[in-house]
Amino acid sequence: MDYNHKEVEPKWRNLWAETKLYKVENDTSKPKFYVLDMFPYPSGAGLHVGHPLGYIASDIIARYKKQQGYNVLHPMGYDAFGLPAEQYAISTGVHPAISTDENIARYRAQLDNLGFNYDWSRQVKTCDPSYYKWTQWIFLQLFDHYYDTGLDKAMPISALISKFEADGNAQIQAATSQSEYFTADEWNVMTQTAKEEVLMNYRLAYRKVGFVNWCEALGTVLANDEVKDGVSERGGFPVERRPMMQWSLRITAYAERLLSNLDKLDWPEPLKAMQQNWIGRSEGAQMFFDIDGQDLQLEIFTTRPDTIFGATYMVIAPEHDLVPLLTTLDQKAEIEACINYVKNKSERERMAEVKEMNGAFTGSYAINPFNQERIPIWIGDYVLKEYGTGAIMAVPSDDERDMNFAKKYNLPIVDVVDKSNYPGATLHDKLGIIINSDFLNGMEVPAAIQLMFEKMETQGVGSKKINFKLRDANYSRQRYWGEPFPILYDAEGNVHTVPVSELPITLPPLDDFKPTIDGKSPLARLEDWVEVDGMSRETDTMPGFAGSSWYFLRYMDANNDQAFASPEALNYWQEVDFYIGGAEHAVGHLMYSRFWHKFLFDLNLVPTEEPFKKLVNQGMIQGVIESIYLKKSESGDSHFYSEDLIDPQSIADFAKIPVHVDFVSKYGSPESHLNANGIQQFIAWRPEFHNATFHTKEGIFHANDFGSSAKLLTKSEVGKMSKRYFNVVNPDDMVEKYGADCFRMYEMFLGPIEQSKPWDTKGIDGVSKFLRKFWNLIHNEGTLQFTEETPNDQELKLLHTTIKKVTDDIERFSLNTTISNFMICVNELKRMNCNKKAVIVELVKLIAPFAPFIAEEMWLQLGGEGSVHHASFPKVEEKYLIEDTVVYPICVNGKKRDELEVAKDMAPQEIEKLVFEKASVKKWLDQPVKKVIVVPGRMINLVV
RNA sequence: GCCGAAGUGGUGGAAUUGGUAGACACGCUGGACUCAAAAUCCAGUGCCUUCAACAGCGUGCGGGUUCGAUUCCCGCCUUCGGUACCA
Repeated sequence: MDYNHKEVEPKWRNLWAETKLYKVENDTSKPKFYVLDMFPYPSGAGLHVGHPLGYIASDIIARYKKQQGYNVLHPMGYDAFGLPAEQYAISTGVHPAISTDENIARYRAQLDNLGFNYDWSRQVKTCDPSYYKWTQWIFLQLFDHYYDTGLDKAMPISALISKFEADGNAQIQAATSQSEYFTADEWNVMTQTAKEEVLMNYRLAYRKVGFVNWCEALGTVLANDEVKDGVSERGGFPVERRPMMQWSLRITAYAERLLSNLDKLDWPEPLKAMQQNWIGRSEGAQMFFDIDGQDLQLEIFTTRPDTIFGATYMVIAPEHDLVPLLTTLDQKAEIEACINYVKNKSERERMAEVKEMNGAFTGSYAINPFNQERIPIWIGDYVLKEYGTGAIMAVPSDDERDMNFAKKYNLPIVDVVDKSNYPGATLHDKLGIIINSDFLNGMEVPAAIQLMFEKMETQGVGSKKINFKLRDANYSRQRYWGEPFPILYDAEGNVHTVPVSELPITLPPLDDFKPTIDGKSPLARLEDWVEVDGMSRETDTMPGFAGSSWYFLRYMDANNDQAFASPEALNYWQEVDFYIGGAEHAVGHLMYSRFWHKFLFDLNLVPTEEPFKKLVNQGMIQGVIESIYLKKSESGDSHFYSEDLIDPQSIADFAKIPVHVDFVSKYGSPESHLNANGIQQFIAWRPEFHNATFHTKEGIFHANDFGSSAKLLTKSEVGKMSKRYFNVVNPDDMVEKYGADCFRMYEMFLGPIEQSKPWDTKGIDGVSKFLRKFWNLIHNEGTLQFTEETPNDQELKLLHTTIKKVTDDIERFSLNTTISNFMICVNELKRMNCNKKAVIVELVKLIAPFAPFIAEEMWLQLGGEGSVHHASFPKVEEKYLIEDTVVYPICVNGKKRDELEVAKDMAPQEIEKLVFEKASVKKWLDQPVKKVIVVPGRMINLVV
């Protein structure tokens, strides 16, 4: 009988659960190690084969560290609030709490199947009131603090109020959106409402106007993800950007620290680079331009004040506050048309369409403070309200986008930088000699920038400023399935916080998850819930990142009801030592978590400034995404077109609607298509398209008369495996067929953990064979067979070479090559006919982190004490590895021609002599030898 | 558009610091065992010319540095991730 995973795996799974093998205690004398996975969103499609890639890797690391004697914290939980559960509720009526629990149960079963060593007593679920109580609590702390830029930390709002009462705000150093100064007297006579308004400009959690994707036809705010090609993904209706009062988090206060602390982190450099660029620190000038004929000033930010004489026009964002004031009667129609057009485009589209920028002249002029010339003020879609001041001076000669805009609208271009002395310098390089620029003429760019800073200050028209691309985080969602805010509004609209003693504010039950007619959150339907003692509750909920920004702290003390975690637990576990997750979280989750952690650090609530010491990005297991083309239409009629009918020119007129890969014939290939059967499945699945027409090469059909030979060609792409693309492959069948050990090792064997690759099961037989061979080292025809003989030198050398390679490879996180090493070792032992217990028992300990089930079974059979997962990891003994000869490759002009085996310590001169005696070398010697290079221990190269 | 990554045989991948390109697997071909099949075992397998090679070519494309480049530099192409309300 061969190895039977169907017997062995369930047996150990149950035993491990019974004996609580993976329970972790906080209080211990051992050194700690915290291994963390990014917790999953429990999607309705279940765990897919991409999830375990990271989980298996972290499980291996956790088990490896345990065997090395660490007390390892390795928890798991669920990021359970989110949009998909709510969408599911809207379409099926199933309450998100129910569908989420079902999904979690399924995830749990799937995770258990894979034999992970999680301590489930520490499970975290972000939608659980006992958890989100603390999410709400942290929000209240953010609300009650401001950022003191002098002390460089968060301070209580009460301290700020005392300062206002004593001195006003002129001396306050703080991260603020406040630009007006007031004295103590002025403050003291302000109404409560006015005071609250001022404080709002300082709080780390504050309210301001933000923009949302509004879909009039659906009567709801859409996530960016629900908008495809400028129309709603559901139904293809127009979407516009609409201002709405929103909660925000002042992450920008932490920009400098988020940037500089990156140095301390053992993170992949590319990821740090992404965060760096996302924060986008730039030094430049804040300048004020007077407006011709009006008592107004336009504030701009530029990194190139030296090019001001090339500023032939100004551009402000179409949403800029000054637009109505600057627009003259003549230009009103044009400006409105432009604003209307821009409203329908997302920010990303606006940034992407560099060649199709849109703008309009406001009719007003700004005055260049250095030569008093009038500069026309335009609005333009390439300037974003949220970045900088939402206004720029455009220098078409020195900026690509300004140049394109100027060309499109025939605006003048004046060269101000002569780069002829700097061949190869691009527009982005701050190099060259200033020309056409009055007092700056002849200066080098960096010197001119310095001079401009001085001039601006003396003339009082501007000053040096550090600007960040990073923007404050929008924290409001007009949705049901999220954390409610612990916030009430009185009749005047003043904000009141709910006392901590009343937390959590639980999410009330609800049957109708659709938004209200005016686009408010579904919670606004619950009048009884909203009205409290003459005040009304905030009906928006918190965004997905709220719960995921601190969950790793909760695992340290998951069941505490007095604090988010006890100081003792926090002090013991400190920070996450090893964090693994997808690179898609590079600037979202990882930035927000760092921000929250720093805030909690400022409040002395956590012991470290950074949450994640070491981070590894696992790649993505990709799937095939199949979609069909829907012609965009205002009328709401749906016309689908076969891919072969669409010419590339008109591709922008179509929206791609993803279809379930199961409906598609020949999916993943260029011939992928929907046939009549596939169309039926599609309509059953997306009934809103039951009246759609389908345009194919074979003719135009409706769903019910789709031609039997007709094909609606689909678009096949490689991409994310995700419920939203309906292309999820589950691990369950694989685990059932091959066992968890095999599945685990196969996913690791696929390639480097960081690399993305499409899912493919072709090679799994190789791993399956390997496990059988490994088992059969001590089994023969189903009976246990091993000897107690002492291993010989050759066997010990093989064993210790393997220990060394495996240890090295785990340390540098190269798990695919670790498995190659196991294969080589087992092949070799088989060749040697070695079934000596002393060798194999070491190998069992070595492989235990990778294949925990088979290792445990073999450990038992070989007479091991307790669990192999508590056995110490083998240590290499160098004395078995000593080699006395070296094989050198002999290369001629860098190409290998022969080999030479010599004693390890032979001198290079002697080696050289031997090389020239080789017959294979001699035939190259009819040409003169220019040089002989001997790299000791490495190689020999002859240059002829 | 912008930021980041990847590209090596028929396939997944290896080559850790500039030093033998293709480890380990999958697949394929041939053979052994078998009435037969599966399983297992043995041999071969980058391409090309070839009786055969120790000949030539070969790490996305085009250049460069070097005795030597998958690895470093410059310029492209393609694909993937992110792009601030998917998670």
